[in-house]
Amino acid sequence: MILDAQPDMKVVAAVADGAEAVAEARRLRPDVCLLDIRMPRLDGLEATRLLAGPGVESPMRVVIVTTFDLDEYVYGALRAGATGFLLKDSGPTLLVEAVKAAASGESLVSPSVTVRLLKHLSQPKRSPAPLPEPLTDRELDVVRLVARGRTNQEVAAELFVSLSTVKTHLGSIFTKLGTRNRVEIAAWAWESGIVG
Amino acid sequence: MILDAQPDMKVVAAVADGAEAVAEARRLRPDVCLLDIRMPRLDGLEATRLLAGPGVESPMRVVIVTTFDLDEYVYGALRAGATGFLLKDSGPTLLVEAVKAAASGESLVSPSVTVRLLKHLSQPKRSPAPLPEPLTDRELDVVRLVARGRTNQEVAAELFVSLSTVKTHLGSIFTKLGTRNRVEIAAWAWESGIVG
DNA sequence: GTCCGCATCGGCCGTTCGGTTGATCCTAGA
DNA sequence: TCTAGGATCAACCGAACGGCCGATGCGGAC
Repeated sequence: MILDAQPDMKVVAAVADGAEAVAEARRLRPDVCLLDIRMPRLDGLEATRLLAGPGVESPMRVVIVTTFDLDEYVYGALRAGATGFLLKDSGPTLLVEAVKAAASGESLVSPSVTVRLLKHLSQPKRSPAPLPEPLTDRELDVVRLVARGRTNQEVAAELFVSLSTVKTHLGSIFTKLGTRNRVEIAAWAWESGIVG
Repeated sequence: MILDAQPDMKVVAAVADGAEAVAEARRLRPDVCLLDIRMPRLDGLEATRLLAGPGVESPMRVVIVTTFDLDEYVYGALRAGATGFLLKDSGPTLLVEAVKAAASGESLVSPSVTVRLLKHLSQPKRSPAPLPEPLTDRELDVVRLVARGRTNQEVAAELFVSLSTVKTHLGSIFTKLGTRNRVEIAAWAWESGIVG
């Protein structure tokens, strides 16, 4: 009703379960499909995969509309290829906006979900050790190369220094980071975003 | 004008630059602050950091409204503590919704920006090597532990197997992934999202 | 029943790594 | 001027790593 009331929208089908949704969507090829997560016969995530997932030749725009605000649903839906993710308490305005966005290939996600997504984006990097003393530039060079899997010999060659120098730098890195071996350095580098 | 027209909203201040924005926001403590990125005297990102950044005692809700759809702005704003991120072409509806969301501690991001954010979430992991033959479950166990910096001895202890077994698994991992040492395994694991 | 993949183990050997000590050079700052 | 810290290098040694060989047991597939 909400969507049909829009001047530039038309609901072309309404179905009872996921299998029907996939069949009708393939037949009618609407601009946007709205799917619930929990549906009889065929799961909403599975249906999304079939309509918009990786490997589909002409993927369609899928907006998930659900009452279940679970992280695994959110990430699952996005991995499955969903364009939008709306909670049913989002109100009619956002529903309309989400469909508009999906129709033009953009994504609208419920604000309450977005706030959690952003947490993962804005603080993706934790610093397990607050680093009592920071690494020098040269030590960071070594960290970056080590984290990419270079041996000490290769690090020395790429930095135009001797093997001894690399090992000396590594020694101070170990004490500063509190790491025991080069793989822990690599893990620290990936975690803190030095590399990646 | 758009916001003042809302029955439940009131614009309490409008300022000319970032420094004024911070001063007025601190004085009036509004429910939501709208900031542009490019402002005279004080950058929008810097202003956001001062109002909502990490370390601020009572952070305020900041929505960035800008015309510049640049990834570095988006990530910078979110890292700086922004609650929302809107492009000026988003239309009045989304502006109102973004303010509503921010007022209740949630986040609304422009659909055109969101679609790029989701790409990072849904395909954050690239697989540099398509893996001619996949790793077995046990080999993945070893990969995960190695990627966290465990030595072979520790891996053996945590998996309740002998050192020889760990080294055998590592051997097949090397050939399957084409890696030369354990740090390259770690790098592969972090890149492809096996760990992290 | 036979074969193959997987997981498990042992031993050997050369290489790399990590720790230690000590040294020189240079630059910025006290 | 002297000093502190960073970057550079050398030598040594034990431990860990990586490669290679072979072996056993177990499950499913043909």
